[in-house]
Amino acid sequence: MVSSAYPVGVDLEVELRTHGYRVTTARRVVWDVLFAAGDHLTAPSITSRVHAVDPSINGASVYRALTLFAELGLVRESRYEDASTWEPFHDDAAIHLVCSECGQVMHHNTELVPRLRRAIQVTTDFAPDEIDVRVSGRCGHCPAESPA
Amino acid sequence: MVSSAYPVGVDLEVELRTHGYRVTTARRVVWDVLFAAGDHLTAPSITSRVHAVDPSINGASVYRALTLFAELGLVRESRYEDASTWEPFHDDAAIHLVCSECGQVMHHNTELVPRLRRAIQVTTDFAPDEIDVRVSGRCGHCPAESPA
DNA sequence: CGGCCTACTGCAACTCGTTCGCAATAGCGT
DNA sequence: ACGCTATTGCGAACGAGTTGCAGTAGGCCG
Repeated sequence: MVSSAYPVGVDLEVELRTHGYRVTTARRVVWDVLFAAGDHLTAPSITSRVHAVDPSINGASVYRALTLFAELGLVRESRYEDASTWEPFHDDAAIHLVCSECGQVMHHNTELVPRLRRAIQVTTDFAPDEIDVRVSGRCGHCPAESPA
Repeated sequence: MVSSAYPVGVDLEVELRTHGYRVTTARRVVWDVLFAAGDHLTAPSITSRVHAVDPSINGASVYRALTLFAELGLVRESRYEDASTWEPFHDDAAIHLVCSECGQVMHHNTELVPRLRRAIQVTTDFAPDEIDVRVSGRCGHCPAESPA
């Protein structure tokens, strides 16, 4: 049992080796940071967490690792706010609830996403691939502002 | 009758004056470009179109105009791909279909978005505000790749 | 209609996330 | 252990977006 919402079944070493990539310290640390957070992280915050573990790892390598992971389908990049955010891959039935107060990003699974996919397939000539749903609003922990 | 998918009922001059802003050339041109496109535009491409009309308008002013319009709720900014894209405001029952081949962004209205909103309200303690749905895939005009 | 006040603009320098080229380094197969 | 080469660290470069300031032009008032 894991507390993370992400599947932990992916073994980085295997994944890398299978595709002919080397297993390096930089890649391992970036990977660990991503899964330790189990959440959306901006590239700069990933970099600083990586530095907390091993300051000798260069920022450029963090980007390179993230890009590689994305190519392998291990993480997903989304462009929220100013910078990109990265998170371990999850299927897209999970939508993102972004609190405009505290910035927290939550996941919410809903059967409406697969249904949306089907609706698009049936009613348009567009062949859907990835579906990304972002909902901004206020989470349960942030008090409502005084009504206008 | 207009060919644009956007409501054209908004009068920029009125909107600006009502809020105590001046009606300037720069703002008018940026506004025209946005509506002429009737589509998602990146800030740089807006700038270049603005320059085609009036090269004396500075890029910084384009950004300032866009930011102002966004504050007034006249346009919407979304972060797709590398840069921000801007488009005239439309209610969020319209989702975005982004073709990964030709880059074209289409709108599609679906009743599933309001339903999603209700579902979130009912099943979570999150108070949804804006819902942004982006679907990547291949549009009808782009031929399928040779199957793997 | 003309003049004044100040919001707005153009400019240019600046910030900051992200990328790139290259020499040095470290995986890993043998 | 040795060597080949993928990968890294470094620093410079890039590009989107922002900012401060002095000049310009909306638009209100007389």
